[in-house]
Amino acid sequence: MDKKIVLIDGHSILNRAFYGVPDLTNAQGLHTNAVYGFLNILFKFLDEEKPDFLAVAFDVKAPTFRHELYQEYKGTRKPMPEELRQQVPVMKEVLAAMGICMVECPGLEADDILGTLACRAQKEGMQVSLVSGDRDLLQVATDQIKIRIPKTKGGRTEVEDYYAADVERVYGVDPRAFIDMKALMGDTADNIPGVPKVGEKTAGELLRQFKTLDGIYEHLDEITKKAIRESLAANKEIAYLSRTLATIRQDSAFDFCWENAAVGKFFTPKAYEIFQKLEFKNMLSRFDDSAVVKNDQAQHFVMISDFAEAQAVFERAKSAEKIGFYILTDTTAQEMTALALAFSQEDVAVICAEGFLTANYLCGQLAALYQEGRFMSTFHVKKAYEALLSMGDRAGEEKDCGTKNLFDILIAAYLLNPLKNDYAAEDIANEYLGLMLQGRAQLLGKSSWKQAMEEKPDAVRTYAGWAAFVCLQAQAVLQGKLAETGMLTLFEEMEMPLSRVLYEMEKDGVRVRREELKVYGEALTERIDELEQSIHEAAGCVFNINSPKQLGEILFEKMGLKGGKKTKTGYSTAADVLEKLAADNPVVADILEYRGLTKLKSTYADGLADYIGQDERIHSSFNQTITATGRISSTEPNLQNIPMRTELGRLIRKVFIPKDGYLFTDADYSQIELRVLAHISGDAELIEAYRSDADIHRITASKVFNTPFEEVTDLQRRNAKAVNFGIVYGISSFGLSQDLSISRKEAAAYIEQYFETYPDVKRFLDRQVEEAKEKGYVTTMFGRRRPIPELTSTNFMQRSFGERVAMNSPIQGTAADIIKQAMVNVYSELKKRGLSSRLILQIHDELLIETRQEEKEEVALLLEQEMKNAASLSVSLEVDLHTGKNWYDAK
DNA sequence: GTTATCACG
DNA sequence: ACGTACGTGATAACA
Repeated sequence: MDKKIVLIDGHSILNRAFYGVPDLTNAQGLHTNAVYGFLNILFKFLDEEKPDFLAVAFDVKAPTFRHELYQEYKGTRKPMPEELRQQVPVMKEVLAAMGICMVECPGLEADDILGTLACRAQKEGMQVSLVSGDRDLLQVATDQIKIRIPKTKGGRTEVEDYYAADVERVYGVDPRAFIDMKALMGDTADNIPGVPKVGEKTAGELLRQFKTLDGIYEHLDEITKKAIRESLAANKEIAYLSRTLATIRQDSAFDFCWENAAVGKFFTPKAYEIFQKLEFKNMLSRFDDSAVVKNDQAQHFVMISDFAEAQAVFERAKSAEKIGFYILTDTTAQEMTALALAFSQEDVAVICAEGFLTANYLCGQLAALYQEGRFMSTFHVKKAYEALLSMGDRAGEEKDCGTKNLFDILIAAYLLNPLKNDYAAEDIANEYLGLMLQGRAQLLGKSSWKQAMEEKPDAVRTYAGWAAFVCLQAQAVLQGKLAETGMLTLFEEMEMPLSRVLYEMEKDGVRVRREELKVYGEALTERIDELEQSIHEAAGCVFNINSPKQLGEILFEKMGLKGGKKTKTGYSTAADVLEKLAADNPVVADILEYRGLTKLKSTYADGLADYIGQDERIHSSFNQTITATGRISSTEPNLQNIPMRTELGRLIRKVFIPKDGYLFTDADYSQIELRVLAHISGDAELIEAYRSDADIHRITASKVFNTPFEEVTDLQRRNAKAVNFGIVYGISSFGLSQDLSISRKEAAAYIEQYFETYPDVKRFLDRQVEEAKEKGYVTTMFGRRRPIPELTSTNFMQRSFGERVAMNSPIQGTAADIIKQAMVNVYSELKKRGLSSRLILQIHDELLIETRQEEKEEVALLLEQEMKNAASLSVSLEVDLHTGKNWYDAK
């Protein structure tokens, strides 16, 4: 079996990775996307080829890099962006740590190194894979040397492979002629002049006819096209110079020892450390235990499964100034399996629930500490309330300890950077304590907590111990950061109390009529079957209507409807495309109806049914640390997107009902985002418009279109409404034109008119963008921050996105703040008054209360008051409130 | 696991 | 010249 070698064009691949992978930074603000992308490509080839040798070639002096987009148009070289430049040494550090051979040689370009190494390896009888993003290398291809060009296509990397034969097949010339091709064509990016008037096509034809550059000049008089012949004759010297320049040397002289390139152990402890620092979490699973750096402080953890010892721990807790705790919950039984407590750097105990040490006992002890008023810090407090409140203290019972002595490091970390996808305890340790801990994903691999607990209980308990340690140690750091960033009040007064409200909402859930939901679903099925029949008939064949791919082919190919390719994978069959075709094609109307009905069936009728519990209620999760703007989100199931806009969909709301003896009170803010905009922009006209208490869209239409209020047409009002929305989203003429199906020019005119009407709104939006560029973030009225890293992007699209975000986030975020404040106030007021009514849902600008019949009037008053007074703005906050026997009636 | 679509604010 | 509205989550199809 031949030996295999993989050779990598270092800068070329790094460059590809940089432009192909979205911007990534680690906790220290170091850009890591190019290194990440490089490693992904590297691993892909290693996994695929399992080579015996591996080497990466670099130019000694990094050339100025070609921006791919510009290369074709202008052939200019752009200087390497700073974000990429800083990653070059990091890349080399990573490769060194992995023991990967790097080759660089003063005076030699990476191309020449690669060409020479490939040639030498071939002589040794090896199979060579040369990985580069640069097609110049194709001239090196032979039967043993394969050029592999990775391409990022829609997030995935695909590889084009070229042996000599493939080069010939694709380009019509053999690899050697590739050099001549380039000599003729020239390459401005590489400063190869080439022969004037000869482009890709001509060069290809000439070489097919005469094989080589020499051949062309030997038969110059046989060339028919006069202009070409003369240009060739006049530029012979330049042509040969170009050929020299274009030739990749395969005989360079530099020392190279195969042994250095032999593949060894990549996943070393040193590499592990760097990967952790760079936060390449999904790559950490490639390391085995021998590389994982063991943290020797773990010996401080006391593992306890003895009752007396546990008692001693809880005794010590009473004199601790601050307690860090972490609850390990069994995912299946939803019961505590271990409790970790940290009192100081040296005093960390992990208590396992087994034998006499029941979960119940541990919860009770923990609850006692909470009720004593100990200051306690944990990770994900919402999950901890079950235990913390196990001695009572449900709303209306006993005394309320509130959240003033609780600190959730998860919520704190979220406020400090709401853009992350997850906030594992070990990430918080890394970011705020500079501690490198073995991660949860590392520990668990693919297994569940339960499995892991059986297989390696010590490791799992050690994780819990570390987590408690982090809760304790990170608390002060996070609190300091919150104070520094002006978010401590937001954290203490809004987010921590809200965590308790959300816990209660989840625990209470919402009642759903199981049978009615089933009947609703069955009614849908009937109509769906009818539609399916008629669609298949009209199409003339049976296909899966739910498959956009099949549907697109049927509609646009088989039936020949016009409608361009919109997505990278094929035709778009999105509703807005189909709607344009529906008028002329009855089938398309049927498809749209089919789509709507199957959506209702699968997501709502069937989907919700799976979540109805023994208690007849659905207990959704309300997530506090997900959104970039400060909104909460709802999952499993999502109760924030129950249909509303169409009557048929809206009917689903009839299955949401209160428990016996109760009814629903529903209240939603009227245009809270626009009112927020009026307030924070301070625009006198907009504020005045709201004070007049008339239809805001109509007023805007009247002003923008210069029409008396009474004479505003429906169309004008609709347009004005769209502009109002657009403003909140971070207006662009393109977006508005799409929404209103008008020209971009018209849309731009509307926007201009709007800004003339409300000049301070424009000033406000401009200021947000400007400040965001300066500071890197925007803030809400309550001080919540959203960082906007996209604003520094060199990519126009990303930067524009950042600008829209800078305009939208303060508005959406402030509205989110206000309703959160309202929730906290409503909750505590209900509790204070000893009412049995409960807040059970939040839908961004709407609150739903399951109201005891006797409390109907009081709750209505209370809810309206608390919502209106949640914030004091220069315009009033208006609330629409309804009651009903189900959610449909209450809206 | 990613993509397209569509439900909500 | 680039190619878009802001914020979410669930489902089915497909690789």
